[in-house]
Amino acid sequence: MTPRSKNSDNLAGQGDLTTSGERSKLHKVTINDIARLASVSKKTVSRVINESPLVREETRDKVKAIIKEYGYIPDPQARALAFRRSFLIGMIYDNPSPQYVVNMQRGILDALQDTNFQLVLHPCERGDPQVHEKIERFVSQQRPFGVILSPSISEDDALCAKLAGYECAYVRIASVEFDAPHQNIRTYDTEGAAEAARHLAEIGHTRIAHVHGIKSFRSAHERLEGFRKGLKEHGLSLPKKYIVEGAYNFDTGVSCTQKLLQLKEPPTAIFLGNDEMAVGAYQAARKAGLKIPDDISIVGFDDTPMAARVWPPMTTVRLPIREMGAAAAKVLLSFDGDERPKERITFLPQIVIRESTAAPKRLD
Amino acid sequence: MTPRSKNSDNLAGQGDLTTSGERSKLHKVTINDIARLASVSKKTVSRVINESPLVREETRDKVKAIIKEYGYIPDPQARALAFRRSFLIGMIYDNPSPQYVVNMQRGILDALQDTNFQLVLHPCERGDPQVHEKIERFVSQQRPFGVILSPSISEDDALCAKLAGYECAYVRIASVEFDAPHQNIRTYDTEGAAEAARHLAEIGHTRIAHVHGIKSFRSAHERLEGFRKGLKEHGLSLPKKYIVEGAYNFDTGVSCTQKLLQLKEPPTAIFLGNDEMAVGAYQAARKAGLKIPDDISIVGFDDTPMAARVWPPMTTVRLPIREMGAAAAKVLLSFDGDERPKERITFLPQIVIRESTAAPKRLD
DNA sequence: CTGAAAGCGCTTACAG
DNA sequence: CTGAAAGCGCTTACAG
Repeated sequence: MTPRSKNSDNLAGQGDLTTSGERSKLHKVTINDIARLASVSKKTVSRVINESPLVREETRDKVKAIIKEYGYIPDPQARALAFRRSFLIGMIYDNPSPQYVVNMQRGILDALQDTNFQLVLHPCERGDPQVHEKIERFVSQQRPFGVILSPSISEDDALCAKLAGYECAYVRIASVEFDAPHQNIRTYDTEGAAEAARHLAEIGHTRIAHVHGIKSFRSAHERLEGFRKGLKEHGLSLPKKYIVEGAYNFDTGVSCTQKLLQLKEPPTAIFLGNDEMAVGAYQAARKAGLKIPDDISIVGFDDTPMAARVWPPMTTVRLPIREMGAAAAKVLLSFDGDERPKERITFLPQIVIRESTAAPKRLD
Repeated sequence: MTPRSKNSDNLAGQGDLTTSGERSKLHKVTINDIARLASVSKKTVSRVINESPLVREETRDKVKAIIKEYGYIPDPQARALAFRRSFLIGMIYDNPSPQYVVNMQRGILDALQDTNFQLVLHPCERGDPQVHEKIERFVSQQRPFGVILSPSISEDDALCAKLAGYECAYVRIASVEFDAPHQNIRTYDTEGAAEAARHLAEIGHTRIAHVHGIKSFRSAHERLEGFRKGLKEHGLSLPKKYIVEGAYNFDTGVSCTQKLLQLKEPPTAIFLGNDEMAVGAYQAARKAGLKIPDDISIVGFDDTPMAARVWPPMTTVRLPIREMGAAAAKVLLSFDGDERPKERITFLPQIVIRESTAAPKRLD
């Protein structure tokens, strides 16, 4: 853990500076170089970097020109030390779906493009008795500029209270609103689930079942309630025997579907809480010798890439995960001093009808 | 971008320290606190932190005890500034498969558990004319402790030369050996592909095709050559018409398979360069009204979770991606001063036989 | 084996 | 609007 080189050479910017980017790779130009070259104090350079209004326009332009000429970028570690806050954006997540995770990462990275912020990953497990402790250690040591919480860890109010105690800015991505509007990216899962219900009702199903996700996920409740609401609009209900609890993973998708298919009066359509479980339903249907959608209609939730790749292509509810990640990161970056954006950011899920749903067979 | 609070309170460790972890969340204990409490200089504390042998055992124990008692953890930003090297491990990748990416991240995070290192993501695109520039900016600004390069960006020798110029430690995950043995995690894709060939030959196929990945990926060549080698062992060859170039994604899996199926003498088995493309082959087969494995056998590569979830479950070649990520991170963490591990780390892919392969139909 | 001084590259708090 | 001094929490280089 000791450094690998000791440079006792001269400082950069001693006169051998040519055009930008051409000097030795190991000698970064510093705030002192810029200050000297611009004939101002380093404090003034600092003000320019931090976009303080307290700089004469003329001075600002001169400094900016030199910064640009020498390709100067302030050292993030030094800034972090002085600011007592790093330039890292943490993503804290416990979502078991790789598709979901990668999409969200992509969105956050989209927003971080061309900034000097970096994305650091902090996966966790809600079941772990030390979750909070580990996250607290992470934020208290790294002092990230802010963190983005994705479901279901985003639904943990106690955790968020602790984050606030560390003065750690956060944005929660969730299907319900917890804090001030700007600190939440809302997904309105209820509405997405309702759309799924309407679709199934409209094509003529009446015996409709639902496999919901882990109960500790608020999204599981939202989707269940939304689904119920959508069915109700069409005069349909969701009897208890048609509600089964899964765990948002493939295996429970299989087992819960099997349970439903073994009922005396099995459903003709099943809405599963996410695509992962819905793919499990495909498996179960196949093992039971059932054809999708002829014998059974299946609807998922998320529209992960997998949904379009299974056979037949799956009808599902699309959540714009990547866009949500980008929006969350942008909100975080916009936190400046005590000013916060005021608007509420919401995303409406939309049903994507493909080929896993069709009118039920005539019941004879 | 200005800090959000100004604390002008007392320093921590002034006497109101109770048991560890109980003090104000916002006052981290520093090296000065520990030095004072242990009645040594902060340099001595620094030596203990950095495991310098130049500390008397008695002194070391005393300091360690106090560090533990107060739950002191050195500030990574301050260390980074003084060391001129941060405690971040960068993952640089251009692999298009989410499954692959998440698995590798998991592996790296496994190895980073209980260390004070963080994982920061740096995706890139080899097609981007600024790839090198962006990566150079990343390493020169963040000065990561080290970076892990996954295929195919790991195959870029010019890039690695540049990294070395920045004194940035790196480990490459690749199917061929580039640098000193310890800087490579080798995957022997050749061997995995050969296993796929042997399997197909053994169950009786003779008209066998291969859809390889993007040509600029060394893995594409490795897998093609390995496959050819495996066929040869069984006296079979791979005619030109049975070799098609895909792009490691779903869509090309579909289109390349369609191309093969339209041949006058279509193959009875297809080995695709990764699972993503193999799922595309499933789609193409279905659209052509072909049954897997009755009418056509399909083999993938990677054994991503998806492989077990499609129907029928897919025969594929398993790459221990997570373990590879963990191994790469461990190698990086073990880089200490000029000492480097000497052993070569390799992983052998293994075929996983499921239900997408069967003896070919009798050709009559 | 141990420590006092100087420094890493920035920002804060205070003057003017 | 601008700057000189002190400091963020560590490590290096040098003494002893």
